[in-house]
Amino acid sequence: MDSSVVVLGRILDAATEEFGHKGFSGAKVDAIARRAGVNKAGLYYHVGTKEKLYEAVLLRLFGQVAGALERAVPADADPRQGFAGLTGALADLFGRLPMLPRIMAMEMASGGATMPEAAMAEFRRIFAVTLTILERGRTAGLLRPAEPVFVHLTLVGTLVVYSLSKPLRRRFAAAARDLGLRLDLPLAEAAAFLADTIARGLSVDATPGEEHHATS
Amino acid sequence: MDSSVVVLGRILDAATEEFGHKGFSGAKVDAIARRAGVNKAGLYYHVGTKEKLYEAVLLRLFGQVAGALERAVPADADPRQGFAGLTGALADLFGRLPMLPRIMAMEMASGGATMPEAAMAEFRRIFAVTLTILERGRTAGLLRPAEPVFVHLTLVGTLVVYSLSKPLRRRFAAAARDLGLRLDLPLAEAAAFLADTIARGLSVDATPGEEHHATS
Amino acid sequence: MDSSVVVLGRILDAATEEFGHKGFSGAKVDAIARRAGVNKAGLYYHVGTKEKLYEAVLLRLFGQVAGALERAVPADADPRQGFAGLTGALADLFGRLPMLPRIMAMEMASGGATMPEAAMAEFRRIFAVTLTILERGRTAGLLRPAEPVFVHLTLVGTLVVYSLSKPLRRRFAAAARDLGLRLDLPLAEAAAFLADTIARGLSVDATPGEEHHATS
Amino acid sequence: MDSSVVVLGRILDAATEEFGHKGFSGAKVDAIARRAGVNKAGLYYHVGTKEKLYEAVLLRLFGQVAGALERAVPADADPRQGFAGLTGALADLFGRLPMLPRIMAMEMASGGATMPEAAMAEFRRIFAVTLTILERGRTAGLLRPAEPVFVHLTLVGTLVVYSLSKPLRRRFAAAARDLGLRLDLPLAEAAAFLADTIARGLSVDATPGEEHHATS
DNA sequence: AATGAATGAGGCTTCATTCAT
DNA sequence: CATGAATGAAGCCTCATTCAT
Repeated sequence: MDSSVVVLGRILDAATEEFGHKGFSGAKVDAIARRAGVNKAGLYYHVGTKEKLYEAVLLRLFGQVAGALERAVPADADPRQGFAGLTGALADLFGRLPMLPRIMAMEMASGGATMPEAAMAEFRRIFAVTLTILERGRTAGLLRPAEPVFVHLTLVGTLVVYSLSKPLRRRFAAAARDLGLRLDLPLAEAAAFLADTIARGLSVDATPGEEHHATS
Repeated sequence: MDSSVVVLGRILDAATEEFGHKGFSGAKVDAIARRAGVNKAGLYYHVGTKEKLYEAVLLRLFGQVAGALERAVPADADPRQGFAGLTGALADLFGRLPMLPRIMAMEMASGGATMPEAAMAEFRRIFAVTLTILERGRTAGLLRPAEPVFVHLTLVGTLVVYSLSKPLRRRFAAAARDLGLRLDLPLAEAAAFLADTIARGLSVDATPGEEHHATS
Repeated sequence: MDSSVVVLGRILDAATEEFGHKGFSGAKVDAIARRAGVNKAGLYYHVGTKEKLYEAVLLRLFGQVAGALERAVPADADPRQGFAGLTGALADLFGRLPMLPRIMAMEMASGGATMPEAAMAEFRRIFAVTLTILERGRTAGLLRPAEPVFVHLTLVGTLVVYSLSKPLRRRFAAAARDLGLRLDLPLAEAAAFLADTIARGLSVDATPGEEHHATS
Repeated sequence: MDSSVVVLGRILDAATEEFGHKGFSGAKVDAIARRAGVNKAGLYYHVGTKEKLYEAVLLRLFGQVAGALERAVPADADPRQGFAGLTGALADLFGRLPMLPRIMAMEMASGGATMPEAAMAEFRRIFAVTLTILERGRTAGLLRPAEPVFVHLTLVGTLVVYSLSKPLRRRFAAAARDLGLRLDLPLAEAAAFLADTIARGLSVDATPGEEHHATS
């Protein structure tokens, strides 16, 4: 006899899969119920409406991200290690939860205007990780001032997009080989390269351009 | 007397708006027709099915992007100017076509697996712009080797995400002020900052980290 | 509490009526649902698509025909009794199921090219009845050789057509009375007359014409 | 410059084909116009509504049948020749106008309740051919009394049904070969066999059954 | 006479949600 | 708790017909 918690877990798993593949409007409650091995009426008994189900999926997902990032970036890391930990943890998450980047992209597309407050709280935990790295880096004189929100979105957005671009890159394959491109750069390597590039780009002693005003 | 092409333009405008706001599944053909000021049957007369309509929207949108980028990055630009031109043009586009980043994010989320070949061709034109900058930069000894696909996705993905994050950033406002953050960094400034950061990060004479293997 | 099978029966009844009166394309799912006293979505829950519904109607109808004919033609009947039993049973069926001859005529008109295999199986059972009569008659030396398929279609086709001609005959009424015709010959009598005529026409000792080559 | 008459002929041809294949409700005005090489609005200019178009098709078709039958059954034919001429002419017509039997079957299925008066007149001409044969045969003492309407429907209905059964017979092919059946009996031979069988069956000196009351 | 472009009405089907058992 | 059976509200699409040119 599956406990209620187990059933709810199966429902969330199924919903994550379905929402990730079809988006909120495209997802069908029938399909979620079938995937979860639950009767449709049972699903409503457990979760309520389609919207509440979606919110539960978001909440669980973002909670997982926040937890993983906090664990991956130790309090005493220097900026380079911090960036690498952060992007590495994201790459790992995207590998283990393939629906995560898809759902993140959808949420971004919809502007997050409808995101429930509970999910926003997880968002703040996630952002705090980047914020801490930047703060410590600047305090230690290692990083030039930069807008944290922007840096954070650069890191996360790039990895989301790169992770999602896999099928597209595959369709590029033929043309790519002619140009000597490696389209199959694994996500983990891309994450490391990104961390490195950003760390260089934000370093105090990087090649100076004209001092840019887009700094805090 | 609205010529057929005018009507089709109105339909594409309306469809772009509706798809951008609701996604493919969430968009309603009725709403598009109403918005375009045409009868629903008339819409089908002009475009065919909902799917073909979506494809036409994608095609027009990506064509606009490709054209704008090609115009914005002159053939003789150095890397720094090239990156700035590219991100600036994107920022400009995202400002004038607010549905563009949304639809790009949705396409990313869906993995682009269903993108029609015609749209892929525009994609290739878009990517070619980044590719050219990197090639020329490397030939001129200004840039260290980097995976072009990844760099391209970093530039585009970051701007898409930042552009879309506007409503979310607004919801962060209260918390942000306490932390001394500027959440309202305009897209154009973010674009310039990004171009600068990437140019620095890819410069030959940037602070060296351990040589990373994720290079071509 | 209407069991599911009862509802399905009501749906099939309603569909038979509607398809019989309007043909497949002319029939409206709305009308069938209304007639059956079920919600339109409920109809889809039970049957699937309009096409599946039509197939189910065909299957039930032809099954009823096959069963009735098999019961009506005993194994030890002589040809004359056999023909009479067969045409009598058909006349009875056409009386009780007025939509049957209409649907048969439609299926004939459409060439049966789209008839599902399950319905074809019932068709074979129906044809087997005629086949058996002819076989036994020939073995017993009572019938001259004849092409069974053709004989079968003569019997069935004639009764279908006669049964359907009722309204037309009615419109002929005025002209007919002037000619001393009985247009209202009941179907059962027509069936008996047909059986008699065919039995005579196929008898071994019937007035010989030139031996015709259209025989097996 | 196609004269109006020529265009109308093309339209009727196209309509015959479309109505014959899809039935009245299933036929699409678009398809008819396209097949006829006429603009849809032009079709309406020439013919009026879909219903009028259908009536025109019926009228032309039945007129052709009436003419052919009258020509095929000379005034001084004996019954056997008369039946053979009639069925032969029908077989010929069904061969040349494949849509004819289909449309006849559909009209039968719909009960002819909606057939326009003009088409009814052609119907009467057609029926008159059978009537004349029977009358002369009885007057000459060659035929036993029989209900003319019924005999007529036997002849016509059987040939319609046999002609239409071709695709069905083809699907029977495999099973048929095992039973030694000839399913491909050409229509002309079937017509001759039918005429022979009916002539025998109605002959005065045919094997007597009990005198049947289903006679005029 | 011909044509491209409408358009109102309606047809088939789906879907989130609820109810009775 | 679980399930099969509803159901109202839409959603996509089609079609006969007309209009302006």
